[in-house]
Amino acid sequence: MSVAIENFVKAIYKNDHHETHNTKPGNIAKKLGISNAAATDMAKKLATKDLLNYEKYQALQLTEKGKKMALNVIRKHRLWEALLHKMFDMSLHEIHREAELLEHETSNFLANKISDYLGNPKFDPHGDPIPNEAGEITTIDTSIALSHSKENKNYTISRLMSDDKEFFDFCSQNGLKYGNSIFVVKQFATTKMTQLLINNKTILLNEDFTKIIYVNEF
Amino acid sequence: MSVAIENFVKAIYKNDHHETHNTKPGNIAKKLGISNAAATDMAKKLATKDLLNYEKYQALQLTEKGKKMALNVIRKHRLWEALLHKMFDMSLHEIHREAELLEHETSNFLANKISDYLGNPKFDPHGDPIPNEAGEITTIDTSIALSHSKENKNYTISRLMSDDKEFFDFCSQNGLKYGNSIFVVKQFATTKMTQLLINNKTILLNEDFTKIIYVNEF
DNA sequence: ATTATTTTTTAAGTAAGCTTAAATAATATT
DNA sequence: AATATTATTTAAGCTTACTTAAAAAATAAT
Ligand SMILES: [Mn+2]
Ligand SMILES: [Mn+2]
Ligand SMILES: [Mn+2]
Ligand SMILES: [Mn+2]
Repeated sequence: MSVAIENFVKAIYKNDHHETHNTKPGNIAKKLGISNAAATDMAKKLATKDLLNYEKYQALQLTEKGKKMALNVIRKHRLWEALLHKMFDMSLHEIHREAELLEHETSNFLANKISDYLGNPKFDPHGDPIPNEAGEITTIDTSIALSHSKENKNYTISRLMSDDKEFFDFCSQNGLKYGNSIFVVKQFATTKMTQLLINNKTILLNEDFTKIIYVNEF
Repeated sequence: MSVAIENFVKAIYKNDHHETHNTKPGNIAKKLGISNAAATDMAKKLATKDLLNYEKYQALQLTEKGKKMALNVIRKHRLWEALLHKMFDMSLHEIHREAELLEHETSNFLANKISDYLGNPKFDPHGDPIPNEAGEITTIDTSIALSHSKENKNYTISRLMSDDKEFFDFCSQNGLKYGNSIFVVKQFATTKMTQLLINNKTILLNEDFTKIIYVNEF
């Protein structure tokens, strides 16, 4: 399947699994940087390939086949991120940028080699789960957004859900890294800010960031 | 530039550097598995992009810009081969197959990371020279085809110039590997066969193979 | 409920990278 | 040198993945 198709099913899958379900063509179009018309066209085409169900004016729904394709691409993306991070010490932003291209030109054979080499990891350096060869995510996600964390508690950072360079740069400069532990000092009710301690340093985050930083109770 | 363009300039470059100069559209078409008409079209298009000089019925000639592009793709190809061979112990055929795709989706940034990681190697696992970042091949090739080697002499294998799975499988099964040393026992004048010793085992190769195995005097 | 706004769909068109078929030029054969 | 063969080019057409503009439907606002 083409790069365009792989990116399309991937965008639907991610939209369905993270944001508030509204997987209309225009929604996907915005994410992919294409016109609404192009997205509608593509949706119709993918329906004939049994990758999704399309009904005029309704939300797009991936078939099992479509989900499998999406998860296979996501697997490759995250395996590349893990490999590049480990081997070349590339940043969270750099690995994403490269993986975005490599994911489409990677055989299942190579993906498995990478996975084996890394010890079949279940998470990538952003904390995103890595689907297995069968396209299944076997881990259960118990993490919550930092914005919903409780005061005076210890947490472990479990996920940095973004693809924004500035966010990642900020995180790496402030020790906000997958696996690191933090202590939540205060939740500011009116400003929605969160004060936390990390490596004995106090930092204050606003909701833009605390909504995309996920944590687990320690 | 697109995958089609990168493969086109690469094919011209390789043709000019290995076979008997005859870089006509049909020649390239055959290598890329496209029609002659498509090759002519592409040649005209690349001329407008200043990647090659095109004159009706004449051989195609890469410009400096075209050569540079070809060498940049070749650099990425061979760096990937070196990396995959080292990390995952993939065969000479497997690394080529994967590199053929990855070469087009690799940033210069990543290529340099790979090169650094490997210690900036000058040769890939086939013995093919790896161009540097500036697109230069700095090594001098003193090797000769095994078909032209002398009897009763020791040689080191310096290059396996092929992309054929059967050839590579044969090589790996018989210790014919980049860097290994061999002893040429006899050149058969009439049959063009070469008898050699490798790890105390005698093997007899015909010209199909001795023309693509390159060696250096020991 | 009617009107205004937004989104989706349809229609028409474009560029890249191919194809096959026919015309033309180059090369090889006799 | 004339002819046959082969290669190259031109022409016309196809598919993919997009675009913009207009029509139609859904949604939001009054
Ligand atoms: Mn990513
Ligand atoms: Mn990730
Ligand atoms: Mn190769
Ligand atoms: Mn090689």
